[in-house]
Amino acid sequence: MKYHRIPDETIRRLPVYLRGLLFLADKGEESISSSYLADFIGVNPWQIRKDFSYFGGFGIRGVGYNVNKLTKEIKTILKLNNGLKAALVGVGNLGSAVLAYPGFKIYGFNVAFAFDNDSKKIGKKINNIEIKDISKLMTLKKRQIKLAIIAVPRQAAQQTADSLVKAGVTGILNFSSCYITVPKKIKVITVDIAMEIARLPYYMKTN
Amino acid sequence: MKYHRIPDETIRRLPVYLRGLLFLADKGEESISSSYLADFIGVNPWQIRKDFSYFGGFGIRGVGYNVNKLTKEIKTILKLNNGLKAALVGVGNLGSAVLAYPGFKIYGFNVAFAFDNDSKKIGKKINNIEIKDISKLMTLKKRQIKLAIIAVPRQAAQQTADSLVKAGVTGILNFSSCYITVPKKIKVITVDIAMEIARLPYYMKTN
DNA sequence: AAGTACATGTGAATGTGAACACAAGCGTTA
DNA sequence: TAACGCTTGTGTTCACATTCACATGTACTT
Repeated sequence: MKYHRIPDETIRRLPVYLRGLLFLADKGEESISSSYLADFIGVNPWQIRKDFSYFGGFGIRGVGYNVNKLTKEIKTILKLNNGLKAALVGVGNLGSAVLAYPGFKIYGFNVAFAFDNDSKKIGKKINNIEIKDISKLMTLKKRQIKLAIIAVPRQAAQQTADSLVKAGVTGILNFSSCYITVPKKIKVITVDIAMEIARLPYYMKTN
Repeated sequence: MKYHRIPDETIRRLPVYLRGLLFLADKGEESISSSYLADFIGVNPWQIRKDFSYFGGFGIRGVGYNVNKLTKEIKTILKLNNGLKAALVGVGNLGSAVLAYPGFKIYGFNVAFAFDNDSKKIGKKINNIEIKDISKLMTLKKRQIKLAIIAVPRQAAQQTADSLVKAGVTGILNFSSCYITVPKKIKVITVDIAMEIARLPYYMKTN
């Protein structure tokens, strides 16, 4: 292995690999080939091998990959090892779904705090998480929470992001349907669940 | 303009442009430059101009783009003009949020049907949509519904997709956390809301 | 111990998209 | 009508990502 910059696309795929590996482990698989994993998650085998080669390669030639070892390696690369806690801001329809969603756990995440500005919601519990007033956002600093999920209405998203940055958050998953500006050090990933559907018709046969 | 294959990345960005344009129109803007739009949505101006140039260009040199005209052009390209109806399968936490989510409307979508296999939910209404038994999925064929949203548990996703394809659906937005196999003619876009968060820690400064 | 089958790892080739720089064209002003 | 400022449209260059082909290495069989 030589020195290589890791392509962003490789990083984007690692969680996909991880997800597949966790499900395969659950099915009882212990050792797999790149082709087997590729079929399972819908990519090409050489893509998988190339991606792993940037990190030196995790398999054994002629044999394959050990599922548990590979899982650990990917978790280490993605820094998912130390039970990360995340805060949710905005407990509307989507926010509530996020709070109740079991899917974050497999990646080692724990949505442990929730905030909203609606006094009717404050104090209530969803999934055993108490909803706190959004004015208490700064408490995240003390608690060393670096990760936040934004699920507020579009108009409030930028302001929420600003507050989160002030509170020391350095990674934001933004479910609001708008672009938000943050300092360069902060990483934002925006997912607009409605927007994804907008490019489906383009690809659909009209017949 | 010469003949060009339209890059997939361009198609992926068109909804982003559209979203920005709709919000700018709402703010009262009538004419904009590529730089102005670019700043608003967080991309580069030349990216926008290049993307539009694949379709022949929609602006006037020295002047800019007419917001309404541009909006219409993009909607036409994406085939979002004729009030598309979509069906939702799986009315759990995420599915309920999808049903109640107002964000689909701006792209011309209408989530008009909902299905679930839980007898407790069947017959209930969310957002004025009655939840029907999943065994009635074939009614989509009569109603000419071509678009579906899957929000069922991972284990049921493939089976649901198979049923939808049988019912004549040709475009699927998959919120389940797994890869699904469909005939080549069918277009699937998968969004795993939990997976997106998994690559955040990699980009976050550890300090 | 040699041969075979199999699967990984990787340099090189190919393909695709982003970035750039500037020509082309519009509108306004003198 | 000429000159100037502004903004689009696009050919070209550059950077990045995918795909390929095969050398490298392992395990198993005879």
